[in-house]
Amino acid sequence: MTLRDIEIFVTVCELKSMSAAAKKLYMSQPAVSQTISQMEGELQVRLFDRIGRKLSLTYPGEILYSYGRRILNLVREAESTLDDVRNMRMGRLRVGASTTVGIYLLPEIIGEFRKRFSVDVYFTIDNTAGIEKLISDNSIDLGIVEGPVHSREIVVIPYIDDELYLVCSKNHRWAEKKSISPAEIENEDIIMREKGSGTREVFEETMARNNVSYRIKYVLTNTEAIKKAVEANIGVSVISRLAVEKEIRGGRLVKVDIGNIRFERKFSIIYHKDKFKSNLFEEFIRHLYNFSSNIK
Amino acid sequence: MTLRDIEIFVTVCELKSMSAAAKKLYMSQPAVSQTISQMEGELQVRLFDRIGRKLSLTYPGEILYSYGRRILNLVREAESTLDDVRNMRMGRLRVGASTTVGIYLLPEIIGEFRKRFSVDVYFTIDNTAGIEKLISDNSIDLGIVEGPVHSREIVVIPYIDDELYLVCSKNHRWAEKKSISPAEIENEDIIMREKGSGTREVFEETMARNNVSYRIKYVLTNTEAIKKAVEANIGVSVISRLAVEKEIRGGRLVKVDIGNIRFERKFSIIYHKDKFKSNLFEEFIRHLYNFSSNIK
DNA sequence: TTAGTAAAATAATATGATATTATGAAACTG
DNA sequence: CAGTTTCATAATATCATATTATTTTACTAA
Repeated sequence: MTLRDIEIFVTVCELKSMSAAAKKLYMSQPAVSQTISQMEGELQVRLFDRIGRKLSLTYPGEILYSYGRRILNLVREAESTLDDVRNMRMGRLRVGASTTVGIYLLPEIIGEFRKRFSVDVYFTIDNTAGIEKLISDNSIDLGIVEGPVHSREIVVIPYIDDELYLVCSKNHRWAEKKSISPAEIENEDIIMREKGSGTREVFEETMARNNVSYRIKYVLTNTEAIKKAVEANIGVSVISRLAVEKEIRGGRLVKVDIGNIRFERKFSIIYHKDKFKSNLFEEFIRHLYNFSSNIK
Repeated sequence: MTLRDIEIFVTVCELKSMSAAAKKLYMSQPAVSQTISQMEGELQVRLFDRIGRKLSLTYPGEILYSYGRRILNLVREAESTLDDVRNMRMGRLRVGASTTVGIYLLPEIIGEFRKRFSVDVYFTIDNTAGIEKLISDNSIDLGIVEGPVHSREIVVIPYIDDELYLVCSKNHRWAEKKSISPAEIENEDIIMREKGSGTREVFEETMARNNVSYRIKYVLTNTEAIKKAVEANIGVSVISRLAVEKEIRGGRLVKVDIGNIRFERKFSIIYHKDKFKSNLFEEFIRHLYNFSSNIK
């Protein structure tokens, strides 16, 4: 019993005529006859009583008619749902990101995206290595990470140039000057993320490259907590611009230049090289670039 | 998209491998590959991500998998239900009968039949012409009637020989004698069914054939009511043995012979000549004959 | 790194189910 | 009773769906 068989049978049921069904299905009448009698042979039940030249459904015929309609409806529903997916009227996108992007950028990006497409977006925050692994086993479709990616099977494309800002409280003595020499930082209490975080890695690497010594006095694993501590003038910190732009504009934190030292890093978009790029996927990448051009 | 496509796709989903699916379905691996890529072409969506040499379902793939399983389950359910019908584990039989048979015989017959098969039996009571029409337009599968059938397309097979008994109350003066001469009936008050009823037809025809005159004093359309009236000695009546055997055995009514006049008729089983005789249908006819041999 | 193996894709071909046309039988219509 | 309609049957054609053979790619183990 094929779907075609069912379609033919249901049409015959509804028109109570094989010839009419053949006409409606744009096929010859014997093809319909053959299909029906073949079904009767396979199922070993009589589907129609041929009384006179009228067809009337037998009891098993009625049963099959009712199932047949349900089956065809399900098939049509499946096809139209897939069509919706294809046309991005529905869909699913699984995105992963490292901490800074995940907390300070992606929620807004996804919010905007969902205003345009009513799709489900799943969203994971992990460190770069974790996101990389999720990409490798296809647990997420796309990631935005800060660190270097090692797997040769992952495509990495540059996304946003990020910069870490040295920030202090508006009550700090640097708040007025807005610029210091690298030497001035040496005796300052620095509040910093834990070892292994992307932010700390960039900070330490840049300081080392510029031969500046420093003293980390407080370690906090949460950027928001660091910002509060800096605001309270417990120390100064180096934080991604994405995390502190609002506070700087609001005057609660002050950005301070350290000679011409800049803490720079790049965010990258990553995905698996063999990943099929659905319409929704491509649309999301376009959306990411549109969004980034607003914040640069 | 055919059922075969869906079956192959679902198998691949479950085994996460085309080769394994091919093996399970006893077919070659390229056939599976081809089916999947053809489905992807038709539906215009990617169903699997081929990452490395592992397959993982895309979002539309997951949607189709869930629909696919439902569709296959429904098809299997339909097939197994039809199989139940074929093996008479379920079914439907629509029976019609004229009044006497319908009221005094069929309920018990159907009751016995349903003890053997758990099938639905629909049951219509009408006069012979009505039952004949229901057979003609296939509204019922089988009928049991008393009168002659006219349509050439209806098969009539003899069923039971019925006899009408002249009965009186146990308090009637005939109750002792149990036999009268035809002449004695002429001045007796007779209670009888209405004109057009099979019982009355047989009664009048038999009386006329034997040149016996009679006087119908009361007309009741309900045989039960007639029996009560006879019991109350309001008059005597002529009633099918099927309707009065219990009362005669119980002594509440007395059967009286009228010389050697007998009121005889035949019940017939009728069905449409083009009717497909399902197992259940044949079984019911056998059941009818088994049953009748118990009451003869 | 390199054989060896395994999985999926591709190409060419074979098979068989599912159509078609042609025709016949039965039954309803005027 | 002729004409028409409907379904069934037979012979044939077509096309979808399989198969075998082969290539490509990726994983595994020496």
